Amino acid sequence: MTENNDTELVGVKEIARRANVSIATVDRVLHNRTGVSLKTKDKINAIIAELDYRPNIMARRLASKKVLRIAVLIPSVSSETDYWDAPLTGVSQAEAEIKAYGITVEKFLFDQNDKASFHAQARNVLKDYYDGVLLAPMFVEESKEFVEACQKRDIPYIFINSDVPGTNCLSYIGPDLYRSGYLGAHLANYLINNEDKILIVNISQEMDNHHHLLRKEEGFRAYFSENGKSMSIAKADIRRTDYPSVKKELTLALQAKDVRLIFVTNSRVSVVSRFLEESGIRDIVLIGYDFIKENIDYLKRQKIDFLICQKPQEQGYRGIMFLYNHLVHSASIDRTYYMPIDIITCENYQFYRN
Amino acid sequence: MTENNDTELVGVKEIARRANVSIATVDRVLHNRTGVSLKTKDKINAIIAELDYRPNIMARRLASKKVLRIAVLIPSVSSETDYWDAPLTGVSQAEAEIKAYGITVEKFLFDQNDKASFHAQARNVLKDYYDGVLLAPMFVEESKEFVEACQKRDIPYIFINSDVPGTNCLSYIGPDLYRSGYLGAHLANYLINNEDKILIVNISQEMDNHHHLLRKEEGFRAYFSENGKSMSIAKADIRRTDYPSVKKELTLALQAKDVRLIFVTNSRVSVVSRFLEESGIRDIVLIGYDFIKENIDYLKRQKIDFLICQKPQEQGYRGIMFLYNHLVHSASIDRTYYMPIDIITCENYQFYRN
DNA sequence: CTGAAAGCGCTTACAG
DNA sequence: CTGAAAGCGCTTACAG
Repeated sequence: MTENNDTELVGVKEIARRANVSIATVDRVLHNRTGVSLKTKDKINAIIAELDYRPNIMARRLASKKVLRIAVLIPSVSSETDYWDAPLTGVSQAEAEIKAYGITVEKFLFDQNDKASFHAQARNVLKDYYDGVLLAPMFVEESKEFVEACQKRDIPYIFINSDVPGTNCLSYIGPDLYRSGYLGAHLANYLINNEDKILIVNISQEMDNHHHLLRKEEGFRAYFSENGKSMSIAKADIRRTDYPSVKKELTLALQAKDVRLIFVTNSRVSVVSRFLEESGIRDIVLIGYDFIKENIDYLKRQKIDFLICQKPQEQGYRGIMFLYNHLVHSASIDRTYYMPIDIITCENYQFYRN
Repeated sequence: MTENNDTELVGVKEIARRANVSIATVDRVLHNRTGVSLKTKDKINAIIAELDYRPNIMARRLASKKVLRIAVLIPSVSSETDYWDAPLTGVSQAEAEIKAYGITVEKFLFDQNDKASFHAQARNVLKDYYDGVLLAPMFVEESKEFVEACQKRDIPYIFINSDVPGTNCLSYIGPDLYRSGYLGAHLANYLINNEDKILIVNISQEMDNHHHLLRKEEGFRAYFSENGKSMSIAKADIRRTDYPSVKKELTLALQAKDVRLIFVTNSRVSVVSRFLEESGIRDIVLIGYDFIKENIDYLKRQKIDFLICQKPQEQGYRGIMFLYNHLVHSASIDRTYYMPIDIITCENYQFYRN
């Protein structure tokens, strides 16, 4: 047995005694600092390995008065949607849990319809020194630029909500978008017949080729083609998010068609529901995204049939905790951490935790 | 402003200085120990309140070499079902996260088909001293007796999986059983027509009047009556859990009836699915409980249509973390913490986290 | 009822 | 390249 069971008894003191050095030298090796002869270093490392030494985190953080600072770069809650309230809540929750351990979390919120505000806040993060960053890379190019700067400074960063492939992030925490669209189709399939018509609705101001809504749409369509169902699927891309615009576009899209089901690829589903209600249309099944106040109102009254949710609060919470575990406990972190794909109905919504 | 922003600078030393006493006396007041004159105590408490003093948890746990011990009293994994593997995993996960802070978790597993084993393990817990207990009160009377003993010793305890009303537990963490049955009915309602027949199946060895499966059945029935649907609902209580017995009973229950949907009130749904498959019955919709290996196999192949899950792993995780937060951070704990009611299908099961 | 001192297991200057 | 000493903010005997 090389294993040591009296873990509690092994500390820097014991290592120093065995290596015939002072604890300061042990500390230097432990933190990979310079100023230790290779010979001493090797000897100490051997002892550390042999004893399977685990540093006492509490003593470490107590002695080193250093406070670890985490920066959070996510969209602010807007009048349009309070979706980002959930991740923020999760962040704050994690913050409360770990602040006793000397961790500080600072929030930099930007306007998700305004690239410049993202850029400005990213610059603010870089102006100061942070030990880790959690961000929602809403703007792909700008985000890439930002994380490259982080990389240069050796600042670890984690993405939530959507991923940016090709970066060196510590982790991506969020949905598997394709799969969630696929599931949406599967649910749809329960509620309609083969000959029914489907309308996919994308409502978003910003919409480039990498947009994550398109991944959901892909998944949605894939379900039907993979299962040999040749449903008739129409599509409406709506770029203006105000109600009159949406109304106009929807009216157009539904004209002369016999749509039985609408799949809205994001949280704007409540606007669609409002339109259907005001138009007195009652026989269209509605599936959309996200557990937000506006949507729940319609879900309750069964105007929306299903909401697909991806635990935005937990994304924020996990993001901070991953960073904390990485920085404090040197824990290894999953490169991608997919959120569960939750289905919310009027029956279970009261038990849902975002 | 009575608030103090330099929280970091306020410690026992500062309090002692202001009160003109030694830090030992401050410590006595902080921990409500005897041996301090009322006058001194009041003075110190006033200062503590005024400064909004928050003890440094790391220093506290480091100085007090005392290790906090938590006992976990839950069923063991049996050959019949590995359901309890999930809570155990959650417990271990929490344990790993907090062991650096001087918390120890000891597991006492019992056989859920054997009251005597519960009794024996409960006695083992009481023999030693623990600072907190997490238990699944599978046997109501025995559990009541046990927690009364805890109460007498001032040991806080938390229930998971099912509640025991009338006790003084710190918290109940688990499903709202009635609601989950209600949801089961709601899902059922999507998949069948008004004239279709339903069969409720309870499979359990132990089954008294307080049994939690009955709460699910109640909820299930309530949905239909509350929504004015007069479905024909039959019921099969199966007390022997081996396959031949279940097969016999199911054959009987399905005889001469035109059952379109079966609702199994617990994780034994896989046995029912096996029966249906072996009997070549393909047109019966099947809804049941729990994300366990046996069930997932059938779910994947769409032999089971829906599984309702209640995050057993998180129940174990939360249970330990609640106790930890209570013991270490003196955090206030929710008296009941209902788990979300998750719906699992063949599409989203791979993203489900138990 | 109260206080001075040692110590928890580390890190941080500082001195050599 | 290395070590002795002070200190992080508490708790724990021990002495009075």
